Amino acid sequence: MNIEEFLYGVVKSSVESLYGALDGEQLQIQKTRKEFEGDYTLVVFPLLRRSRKSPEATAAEVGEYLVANCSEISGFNVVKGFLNLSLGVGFWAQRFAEIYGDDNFGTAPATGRTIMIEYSSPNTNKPLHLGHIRNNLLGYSVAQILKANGHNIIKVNLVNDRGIHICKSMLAWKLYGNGETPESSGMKGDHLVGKYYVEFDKHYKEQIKELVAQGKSEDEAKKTAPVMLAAQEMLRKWEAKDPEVYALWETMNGWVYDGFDVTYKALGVDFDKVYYESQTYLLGKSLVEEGLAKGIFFRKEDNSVWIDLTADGLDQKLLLRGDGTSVYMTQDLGTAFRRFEDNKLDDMIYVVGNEQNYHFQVLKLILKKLGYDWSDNIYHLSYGMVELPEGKMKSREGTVVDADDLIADMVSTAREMSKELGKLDGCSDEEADAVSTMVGLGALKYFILKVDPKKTMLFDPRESIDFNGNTGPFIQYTHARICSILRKAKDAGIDRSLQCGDILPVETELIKTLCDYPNVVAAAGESFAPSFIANYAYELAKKFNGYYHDYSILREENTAICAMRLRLAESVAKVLKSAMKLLGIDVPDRM
RNA sequence: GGUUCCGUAGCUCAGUUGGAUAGAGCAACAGCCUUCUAAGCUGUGGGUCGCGCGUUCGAACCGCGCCGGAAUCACCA
Repeated sequence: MNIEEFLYGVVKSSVESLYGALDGEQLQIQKTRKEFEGDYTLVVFPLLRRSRKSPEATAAEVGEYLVANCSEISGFNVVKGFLNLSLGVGFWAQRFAEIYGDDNFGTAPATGRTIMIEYSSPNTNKPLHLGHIRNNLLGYSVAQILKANGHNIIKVNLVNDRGIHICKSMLAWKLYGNGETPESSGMKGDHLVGKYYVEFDKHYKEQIKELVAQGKSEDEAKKTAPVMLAAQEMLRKWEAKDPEVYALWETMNGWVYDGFDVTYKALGVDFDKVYYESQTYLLGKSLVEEGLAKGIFFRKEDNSVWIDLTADGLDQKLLLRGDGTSVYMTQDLGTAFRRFEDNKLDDMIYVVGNEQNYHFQVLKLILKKLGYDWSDNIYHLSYGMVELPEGKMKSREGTVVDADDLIADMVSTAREMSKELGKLDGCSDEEADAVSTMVGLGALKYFILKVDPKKTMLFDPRESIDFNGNTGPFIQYTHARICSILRKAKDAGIDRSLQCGDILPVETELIKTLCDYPNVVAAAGESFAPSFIANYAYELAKKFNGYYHDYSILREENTAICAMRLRLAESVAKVLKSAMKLLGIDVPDRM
C-alpha cells in the first residue's frame, strides 16, 4: 500500500469530519524534512479558510483528532503551519515486512499499454561516439524503467544506411583502399569505414583548394570537385540498384554492423527490431497524397509539396521534392503511421538529440492536422549534447570521443584502480575482468544517466570519470559490502528470524527511503528520466553507509536486532540492485 | 528575427505537483582502519538560486520583461 495515499485518506476523512466536506481542495502531505521530528507533514495553510483559526491552532486540532482516531499515527508536533505526524513503529515494521517479502518490489503490474521506443539511430559511415553513448544509455534505461512500470515495450533501432555519406566512404575505399578489409587490417569494421570517410574529406578538401587556386570560387569548387561528383554519381547508381555499387554497399555496411554489434554488446543495450532506412525511405508518399487531397498541403510550380505552418508560428516545410523523391520528414511521417498501425501502439518514444526539436514539433503537428489523434502519443525524448571542456565535439577537428576507446579506457582505469586498492588479490583473471568491466561501465553509465536528459552535459576525458562520491561504483561498492555481510552472517549461522518490535529510529529512516522506491520508478517512467532512479539509488546507498559504517551488524549481541539489521541490509541490497538494473548497470557481489 | 531549451557553491550536478533554515559529490582543510571491504565514514569552510517586477500566507519552482548561453528555422538525415 502506498503510504502517501494511505495518509491522504485518513487525513482527509479527519479534516472533513472537523471542517466539513472538501470540494476539490487538495491536501498537501509531504515527507517531513530531516531537521524536524516526524515522518510526514500536513501543510495546514490551505485549511485556514475553513477552520477560521490560526495556523498553529488548526494544526494542533487536526493532530489531536488524528492521534485519537487513527491507530497508525503515534504522535504529532506543530511548527508554524506545519503539522508533523509520526507513524508508529508497528506501522514501519509492517511496511518493512511487505517490502522484504516482495521479490518484485518496485515493479508494477501489467498495464496492457504498448510503447515503442526508438533509440541509437546510427549512420553507417562512422563508428559510434560519446553522443551516441548518451542516446543508447537513455533509450535502454527508459525502456527498462517503462517495463518495470508494467508496459509492453518494443525497442527499435532505425539505421541510416543510405545516402551520400555512405557513398563517400565507399568511394574513398574504392579509390584509395587497396582492397583493405577488417580481416586484412585487423580494424573493427565501423572504424575501417569511418577511416575512409575521413579519407574522402581529406581528398575533397585538397581538390577544393586546387580548384580555388585555379581561380574558381569557393562555392563552385565545392560543387565541382571530382570526388564529390563521383560520390553523387555513386548515389544515383545505388538508387538505380547498380549491381556493383549495391554489392559494395552491402559489404561495407556489413562491416559496420559487425562493429556496431560489438559496441552495443559492450554497452549492454539491445533491440527487438532493427529498421533500415533503405527499406523505409519510400514510405510516407501516400500520406502526402492524402494531405494534398484534404487541402492541408499545397504544391508549388516546380511540383514540390509543402505545408504552411506559419499560422502555428513555424515556417513552411518541404514534404516532397519537385522530382517526387521524399525527404526526411516524408519518411518519418510514413514510418510513424506504419508503426502505429502495425503494432497497435499506445505510445511512441523517439530518443533523439535536441537539435531535432523542431523536426519533431513539425512531425507531430502535421500528423495532427492529418487527423491522426495518436500524434499526441508521440514523445520526443530530447537530450542535450555532451560537450568537452574545450567545447563541442567536432569530427572535423578530431575532438570526438570514440565510444569503443572510451569504454576500453574506463575498464582499464577501473582495473588499475582495483589493483592499486588490492581488490583483485586472490582473483582469477576472469573474475578480475568481470569486476573491472562492471565497475568501469558502471562509472560511465551512471555518470551519464544521473544528469537530467534535457540538459547539455560536460564530459572531461582527461579527468575521466570519478569512482568516488556520487558515482556508479559507490553504489556497486555498497551492494558488494552488503553481500559480504550476508555471506559472513550465513557462515556464522546467525538466526535471521524477523523481530519486528526492534526497529530503531535510524532503521525507520532507511525503511522510509525504501518505501519511496516504487514512486521513484513510476515518476521516472512518467517523465522518461533515469536521473530520478540514479539519484535515489545514491541517496539510499549513502544512508545505508552512514548508518551502518560505524558499528558492526554482525557483532550485535541482541540476536533479534541483529536479525533485523541483516534483513534490512538484504532489502537495501535488493533495491539497489533493482534500481541499477533499471539503469542498465550490473552490480557485483564483491569488488 | 521566429521557435524550443538552459542559467543553483570555485567545478560537475540534485532539488518530485509552489512550502519550513537551499542539497550532494569533486576540490580545500581537520579527524577515523586490533569492529561487517577506507572505492568508505564523521566534521569545517564555501550561495544576492542570472537580474527585475508580479501572483500569495509562502517562489529556485508559476506569469511577464530583461541579461547571458545553446539548438534550430536546408530540395541533409
